[in-house]
Amino acid sequence: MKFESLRGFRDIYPEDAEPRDRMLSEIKKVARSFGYQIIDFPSVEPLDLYRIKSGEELVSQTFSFTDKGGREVTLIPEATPSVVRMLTSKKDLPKPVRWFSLPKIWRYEEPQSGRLREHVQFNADIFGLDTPEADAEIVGLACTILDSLGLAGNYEIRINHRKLMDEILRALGVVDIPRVFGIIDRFRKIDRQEFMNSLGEAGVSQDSARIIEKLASSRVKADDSAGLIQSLMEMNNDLRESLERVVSTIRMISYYTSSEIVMDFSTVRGLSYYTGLVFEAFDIRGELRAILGGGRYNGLSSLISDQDIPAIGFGMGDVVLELLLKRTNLWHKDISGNRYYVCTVSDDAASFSLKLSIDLRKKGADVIRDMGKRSLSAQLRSASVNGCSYAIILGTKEVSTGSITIRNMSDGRQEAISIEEFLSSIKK
RNA sequence: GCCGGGGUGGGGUAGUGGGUAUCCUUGGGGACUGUGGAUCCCCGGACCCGGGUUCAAUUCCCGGUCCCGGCCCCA
Repeated sequence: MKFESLRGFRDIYPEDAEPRDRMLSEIKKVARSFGYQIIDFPSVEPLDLYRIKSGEELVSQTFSFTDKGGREVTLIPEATPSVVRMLTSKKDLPKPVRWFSLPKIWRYEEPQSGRLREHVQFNADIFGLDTPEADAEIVGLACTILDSLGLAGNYEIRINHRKLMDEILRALGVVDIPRVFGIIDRFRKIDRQEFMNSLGEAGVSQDSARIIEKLASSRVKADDSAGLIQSLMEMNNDLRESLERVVSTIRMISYYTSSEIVMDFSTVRGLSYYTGLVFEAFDIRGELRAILGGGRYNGLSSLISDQDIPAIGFGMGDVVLELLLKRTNLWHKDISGNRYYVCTVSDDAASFSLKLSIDLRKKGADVIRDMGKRSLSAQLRSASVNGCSYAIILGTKEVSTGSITIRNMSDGRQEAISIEEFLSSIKK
């Protein structure tokens, strides 16, 4: 009988698991440098938690089942509801709260490029602040993480504002705003004519449709945002407050990164619960799906509790990030310079090699001890493929003199030194 | 859930309605009784699964499954 991993699930071998672990460590390090604290929560939750927030569409794409007590439960398809529950059930948390997490999440969908049925998703949120500063910090955190992974200049941030969009559409006389959001969301996937037709079918006038089309196809860089205010204000003076907030947010974000920040009216992040700033990061070549996405979701906490706490956050999956890092040649193992391979070439050196290995590890070194009784050639071959910088050779000669023979694996030079001298030379 | 393209050792491949299934690479061991990444030798390892057609299927047909890509969706 042959077993394979389930569709959409991965076995991750050291050649990928090591770089991945390094990537996740770097992400955590950056989050902590912003004062965000790590949290964790269950991988299985009541299915209703997602019904409330996202409806049956999401529920149909969960790994869900009925447990032995007859409860409908699911492997979590996202982190936010669990995080918001943790936030609202502890009422004495000093605000603002800055949290991050690295849960595995699951979605029952057809796997495709950059999307699997199980992945790790980094989440960061800031609760209790509804300001441009908080908006900018969350986007700034996202940018700083990507930059510290070496991706500066390889991605762009697309920003929009749901409230601003809402006001613009209202000013244009749009009645069915959610429907038009849906059409705008598909702007990049459909051709111009189909876009205009859809707007027409949604009851949008021709003049308004032309303006929406123009907005959706414009990309405004951070530096040009003043001009943007000007032109949109001419359209409707009521937009001033929202516009100024977006522009000041973008200005602050540009302090965090040199990567491109653009105002992009076609970024609306589906039809979900976002209420303010929304943003996504894409690779600059446009080959991959979104690297990360997020936004402000002020209404959510009051849906699942009696509290109303403003919130903004984002999620970033490991799958697209790995693809991008590989394409950018940034998917490497950490080369540690303190790795020893202990070779034993005679039976009487066995206990010597065991004791030396233990002592070395206590000094903080990584030590692989060869335990097969095989030729020294074979042992050195193992030392080489395991990436050890030094091999230590122990045999009758070394046992009788209380010394070791140490071989530098990169240049082949070797010397014999006393065991005491060697151990004291190892830095802890 | 839907659509398209694929599936031969761990990786990359050749090939065939019939015989011990090709080559490269990787892996293990040895030549080297105490010296790796070179060379040579030896060894291990595969026709995705099920059904059908046939005297005979890895090969042809059907279904499934998995992989790759796309749709839907992206919470």
